[in-house]
Amino acid sequence: MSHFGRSGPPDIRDTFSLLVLNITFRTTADDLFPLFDKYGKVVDVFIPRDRRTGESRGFAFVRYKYAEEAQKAVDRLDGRVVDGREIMVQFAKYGPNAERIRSGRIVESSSKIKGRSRSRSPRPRYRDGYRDKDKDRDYRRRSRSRSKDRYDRDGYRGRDRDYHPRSVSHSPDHRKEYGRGHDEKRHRRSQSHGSPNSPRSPSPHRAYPRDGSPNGRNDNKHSPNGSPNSPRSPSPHRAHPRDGSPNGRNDNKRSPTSKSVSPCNEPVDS
DNA sequence: GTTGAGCGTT
Repeated sequence: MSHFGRSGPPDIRDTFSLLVLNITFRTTADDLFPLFDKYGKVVDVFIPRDRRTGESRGFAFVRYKYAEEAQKAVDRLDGRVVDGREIMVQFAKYGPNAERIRSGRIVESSSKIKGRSRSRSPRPRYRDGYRDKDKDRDYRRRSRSRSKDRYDRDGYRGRDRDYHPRSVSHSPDHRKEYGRGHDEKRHRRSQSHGSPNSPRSPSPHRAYPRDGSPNGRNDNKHSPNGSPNSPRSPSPHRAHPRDGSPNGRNDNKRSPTSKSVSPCNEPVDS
């Protein structure tokens, strides 16, 4: 009975597919089959897997023979804890048999199902349970489900997806990663508060966006003129001083009193 | 050892 999805769809003439979400990544069709089969005649159970890794994507499709049983399974298995995870069962929206489904409702024998379907809510519990919206949002962005697939599928080379010739021109300190309009406020508050700690780094090993420098903006603040080793703006003409001194000693003799440390001494060079 | 809010294959 582990040939689900192996030989492809058996017959989708009068079958109804249910989408099972939030299942564990280790859950297999064999595990779901008995569970769903208890509530009705399961024709096929299919769990889409990733082509690259071959791992399950976290959701499965259970094909029922009758809509009533399918709806029943949805009502009974939706919110059930499987393998330690709460699964969510609902009618598949897209798919080969999506024609029979209208707005998540079944066209056939909808008289009985209608009442039952409305009885249950899709997912209102997560809102009440978790108040941390930031956390949720963060998790979403991190999801590798479709973001990566999309790129792969579209065939994007990822060359100029983040390339902004105008924006990054003179501001390598851009942190658009968190840029959402509130960054400014948070940043200012943080400074005012005098807290060097950055509470917005969920993952220590992944906190740095893509500057490539572990120090991030701190380094930049410490020595703005220090290292122009930005991968974005190579500035080849600046990297090689015409003096021919890699040490920059000459620079040290002249540069410091250029504009920064010259309040009212001399007009410097104009 | 692994993440997560998402719609499918011979």
